[in-house]
Amino acid sequence: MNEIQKILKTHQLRLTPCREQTLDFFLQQQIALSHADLERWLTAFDRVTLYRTLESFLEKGLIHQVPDDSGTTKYALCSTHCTHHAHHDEHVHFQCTHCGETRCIEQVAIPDIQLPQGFRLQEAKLLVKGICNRC
Amino acid sequence: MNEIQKILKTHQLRLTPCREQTLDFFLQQQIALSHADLERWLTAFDRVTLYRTLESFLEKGLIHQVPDDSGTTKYALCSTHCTHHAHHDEHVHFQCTHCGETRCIEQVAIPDIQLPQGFRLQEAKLLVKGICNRC
DNA sequence: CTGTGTGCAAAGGGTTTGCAAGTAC
DNA sequence: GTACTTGCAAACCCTTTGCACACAG
Repeated sequence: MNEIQKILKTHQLRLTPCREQTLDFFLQQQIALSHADLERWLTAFDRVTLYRTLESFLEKGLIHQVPDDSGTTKYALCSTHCTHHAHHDEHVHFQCTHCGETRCIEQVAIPDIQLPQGFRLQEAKLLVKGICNRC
Repeated sequence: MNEIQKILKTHQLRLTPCREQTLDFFLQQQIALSHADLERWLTAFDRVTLYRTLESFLEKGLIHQVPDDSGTTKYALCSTHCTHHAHHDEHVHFQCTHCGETRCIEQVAIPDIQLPQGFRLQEAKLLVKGICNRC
């Protein structure tokens, strides 16, 4: 059983060609991907199957949604030890205005936020736009 | 010329019933609104006209897009002195997980973010989810 | 064998576009 | 009068759903 298959198994996902290739693609790219991105590269599979693959990955805590104001939803791999019940994606997401790529910056945590009286914080998502280190 | 008409004029927008009522609605609500929200309340106007009204408001710096992971885009009034060229929406957006409303919290600025070497920050958007002061 | 995943077709939303008629200035 | 705005219809996405067949465990 290879690395990819191990990851799927760890997340209680059955091994299918679509899932293996999708996960492989995420591992190779290391950037946030939309359904359209997958569709462009994994042409062997049906559009609908890719939607359902993303859905099952999301549900099992393999990927998380990435904020992005392009309109379409993007997804990125969770750090190694995320599960459905304990997500740890409290990091910055950086969207390059030049190349358009969005990636997680795990090293940078979201700073503490002091909300006004009466507000209770549950979750914070931070999207930073700018020029990435490759552009 | 009333207050609403003055604001439209300031932003170089022609005075039309649709624009006046849309702006009025934003002023009354003081929360982020989606196209669907407008459509529900401003029934006198065509769906398409409302899209174009939002588009022109956005272009002229009267409203800004609000991050929101509900899928549909929401908009909120800019602070008084925003223009197309100088946007000042570097504040927190708070989405209540109970009532579902999203509002700008102008008092809370986005904290400084230290990005890794090679990244240049242009803009940051912060979405905070939790329970608002009314729920 | 059983439950899950897949492909296809179709339906369902939200958003955009083209064009003719109407309106602001 | 001229340029912009509106309404209507249709097109165009993206996403979800239903169902029969195929496959993983």
